[in-house]
Amino acid sequence: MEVITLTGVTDSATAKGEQTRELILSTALRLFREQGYGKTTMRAIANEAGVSVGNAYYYYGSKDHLMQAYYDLLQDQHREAVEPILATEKAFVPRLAGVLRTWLDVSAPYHEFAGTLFKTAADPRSPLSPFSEESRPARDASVEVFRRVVDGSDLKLAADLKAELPELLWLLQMGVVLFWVHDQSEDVRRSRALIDRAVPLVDRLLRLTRIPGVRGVTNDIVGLINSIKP
Amino acid sequence: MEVITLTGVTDSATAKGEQTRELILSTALRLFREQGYGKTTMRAIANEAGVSVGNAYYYYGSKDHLMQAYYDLLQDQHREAVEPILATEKAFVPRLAGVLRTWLDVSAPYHEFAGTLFKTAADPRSPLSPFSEESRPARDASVEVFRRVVDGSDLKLAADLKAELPELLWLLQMGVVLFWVHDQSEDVRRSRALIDRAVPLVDRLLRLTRIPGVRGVTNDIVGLINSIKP
DNA sequence: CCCACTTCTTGAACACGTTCAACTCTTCCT
DNA sequence: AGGAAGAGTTGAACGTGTTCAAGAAGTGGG
Repeated sequence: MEVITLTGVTDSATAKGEQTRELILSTALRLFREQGYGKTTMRAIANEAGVSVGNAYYYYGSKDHLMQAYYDLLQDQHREAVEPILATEKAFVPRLAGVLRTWLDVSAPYHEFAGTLFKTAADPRSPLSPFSEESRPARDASVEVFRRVVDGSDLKLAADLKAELPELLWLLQMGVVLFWVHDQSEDVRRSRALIDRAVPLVDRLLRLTRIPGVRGVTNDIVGLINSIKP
Repeated sequence: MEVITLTGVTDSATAKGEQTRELILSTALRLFREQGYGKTTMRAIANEAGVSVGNAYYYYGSKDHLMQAYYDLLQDQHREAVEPILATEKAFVPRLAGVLRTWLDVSAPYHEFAGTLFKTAADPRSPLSPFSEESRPARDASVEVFRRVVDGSDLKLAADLKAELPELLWLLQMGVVLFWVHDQSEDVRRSRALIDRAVPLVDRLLRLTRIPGVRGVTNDIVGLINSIKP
């Protein structure tokens, strides 16, 4: 069956296979949440969903792919949760800090899970790698959030730097995530402290780029980043 | 048997268990080199070494521990290979570039292997994580190399920054490694280009810290890095 | 309605990392 | 020498992610 809707996309909601697909995914996500990624077996997922193990593999090439889906969900939630901040706050520092803190908030329930996620993401061969081609849509969407952070703020910067900044802020977020994954403090207090200190620092650094002597180096840095991008 | 030598260290060369330990390790490293980490099974290692699977686990808690040993070996080789540069070159830029390039050279045969290594290292629970307590000796030794890069050079810097710099350069190396792992260009040309461009940039950045307005921010950055360290 | 064809589903089988109770070998005290 | 305690060694067994040949269910043309 191949139901084509007006949007040109296969109507996945009604096709039987897609129902199974979603059943498997939702069951997997629930089990991941309830007992962690490591302790959730493919057999348990299949069992709980009332299908066979092989069927799960028919729709999801591996356990990692199920995690991938989980990750996408997180990102969606972050984008949603960040809306109020982007809509109301106009100053750069609270805008950026808010977006980063929101990421911590959204991800809080999955801190234990994050280790595994991160481990998988670090493998350059994994589709979850933030630098992989497969995760480009997710990454673009994430960078887009930071573009809005920059564009909607009172930040005054040279145009070329301003154009590059969202990607740099995305890298900053990767750094925060890296720290967060290793953060064992209660309520990830240290990660919050990191954000509180780092964001004003970023702000001051950006203001420094107006100093003539600094400008040249800044341009070189932007150039370097661009050269290593694709 | 507990043979105590004059150095106060157990004489591991003669004790029977230690012979087995080394046999297993050397066999594992050879197989890793010959056919990659993923395709080398614990059964194959045990088989090739002429021992049982359980015996391998008696000495090495997991397959990862064998990789850990492999990684330590790499670091030793790097430290050794870097000696001539540290001994002859006095200017900061070629010193740093040389040390980083040497890392690429030493690691070149293991580029395929590096993905797995990196994946494991990224897991915060892994003893291979560069931030873990178990890898502190290896990390300290690595930072020490960069301390020598700084101390033996003509670099003129404020004392507090100079004290912190080796650790920052270690972070730079982590960045290079991250890029290198994902680098699919021939002869990892892009990684070399990154070093060639990044090192002079670091040099210029360090010189900038002499400008009064920049100094304050630099101090804050150093303070931030220190605050997130332990 | 029947037949080919695709899509979907099954569960046994595989290979792997890891564990463990049982066994053998070594050391060393009496 | 005897023998107990420890060190070293074994391989079958377990649980895991993943594969695959076989079959079931749905689809569409004649």
